[in-house]
Amino acid sequence: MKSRISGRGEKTAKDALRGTRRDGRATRQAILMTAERLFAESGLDGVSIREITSASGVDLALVNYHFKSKENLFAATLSMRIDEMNGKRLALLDQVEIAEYSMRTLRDILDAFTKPYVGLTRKEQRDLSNYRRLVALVANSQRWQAVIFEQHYDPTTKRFIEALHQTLPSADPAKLYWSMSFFLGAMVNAFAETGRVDRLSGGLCHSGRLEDIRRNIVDFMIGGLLQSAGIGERQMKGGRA
Amino acid sequence: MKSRISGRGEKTAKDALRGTRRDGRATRQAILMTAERLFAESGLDGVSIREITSASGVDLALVNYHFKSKENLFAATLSMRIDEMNGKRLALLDQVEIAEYSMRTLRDILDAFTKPYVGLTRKEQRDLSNYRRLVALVANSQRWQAVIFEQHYDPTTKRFIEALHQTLPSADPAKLYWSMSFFLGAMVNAFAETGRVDRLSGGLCHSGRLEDIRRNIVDFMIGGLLQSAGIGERQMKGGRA
DNA sequence: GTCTATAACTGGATAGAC
DNA sequence: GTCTATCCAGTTATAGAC
Repeated sequence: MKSRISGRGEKTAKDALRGTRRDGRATRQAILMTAERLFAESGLDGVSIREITSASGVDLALVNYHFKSKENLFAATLSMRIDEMNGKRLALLDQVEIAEYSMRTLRDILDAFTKPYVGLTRKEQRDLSNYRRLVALVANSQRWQAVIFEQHYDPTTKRFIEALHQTLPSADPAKLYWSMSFFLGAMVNAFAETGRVDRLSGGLCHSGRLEDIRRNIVDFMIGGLLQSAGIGERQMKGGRA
Repeated sequence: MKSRISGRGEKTAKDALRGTRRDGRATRQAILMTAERLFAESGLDGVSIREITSASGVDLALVNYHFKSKENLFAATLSMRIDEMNGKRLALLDQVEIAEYSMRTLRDILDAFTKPYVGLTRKEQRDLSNYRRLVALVANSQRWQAVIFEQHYDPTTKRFIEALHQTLPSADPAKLYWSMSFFLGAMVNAFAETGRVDRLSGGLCHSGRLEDIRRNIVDFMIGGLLQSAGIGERQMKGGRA
């Protein structure tokens, strides 16, 4: 960004790859990865195409060549990830045996939803961190609801709500929708690693301990859901804890 | 934005107020109100100073005169609201009589936190809607955590966590912090009125019914909190429902 | 597919008249 | 306190050479 008149030998990222004929597939990927990271930090409007291309060692013009526009690139970073996520979540959900009023089933359903979001391996956990930040931004704005969420996220989310309803057939559907909605709000925020809980707790809680958070939030959701639906411990199989 | 060369008689907002010598206090306020609305829609980087001034009928140069910079204006819209909010929340919290393991106390504490956020009168409810949207954006990004949340929000939030701890003295503090964190994530998202729950539920739930949401989320939090802390219904005074 | 060059424009900020 | 005029860095996007 600074010196356009840089004496040769300091446009590092770009120089390293200058002239390398890549196959286009690799260029696309390099742009996507860098864009995801920068968008996650500053949002669509907080990042310029120039920042993305210079950070990924790609020529400025190639973003528009591969993605048509900046908005389109933004949507592409998200929908790519979301579609993968949906696949993993639904695969796990399909393995859940639904038993009515079963504590175990509730936990299995919520595990199927949250485990792929955290990442199934250590490497994947790190790899998904920018995606989770990005989702938190998008889930809390109006702007992308229709464009991205409705098409990519809603169908899978509905499948999970149905599964919860099958497990708790006497529950008021409206309460289920609200519970799921609260759960999603809590989840995207908790996994965005804003660092707030670390500060509030004086270091007692770590926003980077993802699997810890996951277990805590599943417990929290189970309690909230049952309370919302007015279902007491005696009605549940498997005990409350 | 469109026609700079507009023939006289169509720069409406600005013309209506042109030349009106205001006392500066009024100008400041006009800028703040418009800025809050536009920032809530599109975030800091999605809005230009020109959009703010032209929408509020104020001269372009006055933003920098009154607020020094755009970032500073953004912080000002938030801190003004947050400080008011803290006052109302703490005033209500001070009236809560803390009784250990009391369902009633838990509900009073959470009411004290959520009621001012929704707004105490109909008018206030509408008036706060842009603020709630803005909070949702900010709470889910890293960028403003240190600048705004640490200074303005954290001290009050800690007071509420203490109150919860006094009500549930046997609860693991870490579980309390996590529960509060999940609750905050759920709350800011739910009150941002993104419309997602309306869509997911096929119109069964309305993200605009704020008092409805408030009661639901307080229930949800109570259930989640008790589940997280491993406190069963028999230990609580006042019953679970 | 990649890169250069540039068009066409918008952005925040400020100096200085009133 | 307000407004005009202006600076100029930075923006997306594309035409056209390679």
